[in-house]
Amino acid sequence: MATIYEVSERSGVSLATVSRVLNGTARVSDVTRQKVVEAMRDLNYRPNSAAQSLASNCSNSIGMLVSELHGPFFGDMMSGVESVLRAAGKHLIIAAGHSNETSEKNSIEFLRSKGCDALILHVDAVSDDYLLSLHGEGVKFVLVNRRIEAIQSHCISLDNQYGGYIATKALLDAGHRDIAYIAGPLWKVDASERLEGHKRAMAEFGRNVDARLIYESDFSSQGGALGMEKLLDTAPTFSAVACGNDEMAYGAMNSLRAHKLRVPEDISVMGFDNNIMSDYTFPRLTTVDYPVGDMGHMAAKWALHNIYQQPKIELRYAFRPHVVQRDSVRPYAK
Amino acid sequence: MATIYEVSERSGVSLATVSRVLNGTARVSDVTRQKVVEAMRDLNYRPNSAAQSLASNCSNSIGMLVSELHGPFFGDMMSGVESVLRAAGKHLIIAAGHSNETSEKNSIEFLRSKGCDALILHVDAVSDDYLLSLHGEGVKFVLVNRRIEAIQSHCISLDNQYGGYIATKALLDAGHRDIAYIAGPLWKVDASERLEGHKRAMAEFGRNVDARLIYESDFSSQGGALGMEKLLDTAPTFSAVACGNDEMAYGAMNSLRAHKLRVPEDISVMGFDNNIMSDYTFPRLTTVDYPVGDMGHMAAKWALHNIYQQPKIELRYAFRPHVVQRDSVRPYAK
DNA sequence: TTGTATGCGTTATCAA
DNA sequence: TTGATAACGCATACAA
Repeated sequence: MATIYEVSERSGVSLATVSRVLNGTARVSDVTRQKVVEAMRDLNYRPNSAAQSLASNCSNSIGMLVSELHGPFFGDMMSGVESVLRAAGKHLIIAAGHSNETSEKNSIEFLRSKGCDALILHVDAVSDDYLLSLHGEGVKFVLVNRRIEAIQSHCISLDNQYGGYIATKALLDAGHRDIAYIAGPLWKVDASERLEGHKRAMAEFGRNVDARLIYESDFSSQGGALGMEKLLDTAPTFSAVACGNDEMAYGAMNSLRAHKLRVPEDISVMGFDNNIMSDYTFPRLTTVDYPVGDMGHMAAKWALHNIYQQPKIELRYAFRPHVVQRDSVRPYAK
Repeated sequence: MATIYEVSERSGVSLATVSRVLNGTARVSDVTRQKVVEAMRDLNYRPNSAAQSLASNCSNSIGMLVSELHGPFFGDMMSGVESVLRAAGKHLIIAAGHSNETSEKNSIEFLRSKGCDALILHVDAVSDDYLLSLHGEGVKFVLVNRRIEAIQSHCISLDNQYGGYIATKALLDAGHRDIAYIAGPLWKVDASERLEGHKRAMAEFGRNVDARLIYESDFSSQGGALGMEKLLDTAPTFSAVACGNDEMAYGAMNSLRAHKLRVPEDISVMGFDNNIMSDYTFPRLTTVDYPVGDMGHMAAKWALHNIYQQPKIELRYAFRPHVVQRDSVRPYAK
C-alpha cells in the first residue's frame, strides 16, 4: 500500500503539500496539484484511515445503537441515517442493544471505544440519568425516539402522545365508542405515551376508559394475539381496537380471525408505525404513519451539523405522525 | 482523554508494560499488573482506537455491504453478523449497495477506504470479473448468497436451485400439475437459479414448462401483484403458483384476493425466504426457509477465522433450505 | 519480567 | 505557495 511519502517522492513535492491536495485544506498551485494527483493515480494511493484519524482526532464515523437490526422499524431508520452519512463521507458503525439495560450500556461503551465522533442512540432500557451523565462526560450523542427535557436539542422524537390520540380519534370519528387498546410494554415511554393519547381522545368524547379494555403487551405479534385472546375473553364488548404498534395489530387480526371475527366488519383494528408490511396484510392495516426514515435522516443531519460543523442544515426535533387510512377500520354500524 | 503515557507515569511502569497488560500479549507480574489496572481505572483510561489500528495495522472492523438496510432479509443477515462480530470485539460498518452496479462499486471503495480488515459482501449488480479482480488485488472478502467457482472458499451461499426445486416439488407432491411461476429479476443469480429448480422439478414430473406460465418480476410485492394480474390475464389455467420470494407472494395473494380467488382453496401459493412476516399474512404463507441468520453468523465466523486467525471455528459454505408448511398451499382437488 | 527506542501514515504548526 | 518537523497514541523488536 502506497503511503503519502511515496506520493511525495514521486511527485517531487513535500509531504505537507500532498496532504494539502488530499484535503483541499489550503491553496496549491495548479501545476503541483497536477503532479500530485498523477502520482496518486499512478501509485493507486489510498489514504490510511487510521493515520488520518489519529492525526486529525476525528474518525469520521458515527456509531448507531438500535434495539434490533432486523424488523422494519429499525431497518428504515438505519437506512435513513446511512444515506445521508454516506453522502457526507462518514461511515456508520452499528450495534444492537436488545432493549436490555446491560446490553445497551455495553453497546454504548463498545461504540465509544471505537472512537466514534458521535452516537445516534435508540435506547429504551437505559435511564434518563445515565444518559444525562453520559452527556456530562462530554459524549456527543443524539437520541432518537426519546425526549429528555434537559437536553432537548439532543432529542429527535415523535409526538407519540399525539399519535395515540389521532389513532383513537379516527376510531371515534368513525363512530366507534367501545374501543379496546393493546398497549406496548408501558415501561417504554413511547408505549405509555401512545396509551396516554388514547385516553385523551376517549376523554374528549366523554368516554371514561374501562381498565378491562386495556391490555399491556410487548410490541410483538405474539403479544398482540395474546392480548386479543385475553380481551375477547374477559373484556366488555368493543367494536374496535387500537394497538400500540403494527406488529401487535397483525397478531390481533390473526387472533380475531381464529375466532371467526371479521376485520373490519365485526371489529375494526388500528395499528401504529405504518410498517412496510401493513400495506400487504389482509385486510390492509389502517395505521398511524411513523416517519422513521425522515427521523433517521434528521439524526444524521444533526451529527453533520453539530459534530462536523456543516452549515446550512435545517434541524427539526419534533415529528408528528398522521393516520393512514386503509382497510382495517370502518364506520361503526350497530 | 488519558493516554497510555499518563497511565505509564501514574503507575510507575514503562509504556511497553502498560501496553502488555492492555493486550495480554506477554507475561506481566501480578503486582505491576495491579498497579497498571488501578492507574487505568483512576484515569478512566480508554485506548485510542485509531492509534491502535495505526500501530497494529488492524482496524478490528468488518465492512458489510447489503442491498438495502431495511427489509426482513437483510435485517436478519446483519443481525447474524453483528452478534458474532460483537462478541469478538470487532465492529461492523455497514453500507447499502441498492442492487446497482455503480453504487455497489462505490460502496466497496468506500468500505475499503475506511480500512476495514475484511468485507462481507451481498452484491448482485457487480460482475464476477470485478469480484475476481478485487480478490486479485488482495482485498479480503467473503461473498454471501453468491458463488464464484474460482473462489469457492470465499462464498457462503444457499442452494437456490435446490430451494426452487423443493418449492415446486412440494406443490407437485400436493397434486398440483399446472403451476405458474413468478420469478425475481433473472439477471440476479438467485432468482434464475430458483427458477431453474422449478423447471427441474416440473421436468421430473414430466411437465414441460409453458413459457406463458412464467412471469419475470422484480422481487417486490407490487411486482408480485403485477405478475399475478398478468398470469390471470394471459396464462393457461393453473392451480398453484410458486414465487421467487415471499414479498412477491404477498403481492400475488393480494392480487388473487382482488380477483375474488381464494388462497389456497382456488389457488395455492408458495413463497421463498420465510420472512418473519410470512407467519402473519393471511393465509399464513407456505414457503421455503432461508437460513439467513445462520448464514450471517457464518460470514462473520469466516472473518474471525480467516482474518483474525481464530482457531477452532467450523466453517460451512453451502446451506440448504427446507419447506415450511403453513396455510397457503393445499392438496389439489379437481 | 520490564524498559528503550522506533515506526505506523497522517495532520498541523511553523517558517521560508 | 511550499517545505521541515513535530505531534497523534499505541505496538513491538530488541535489550536488559
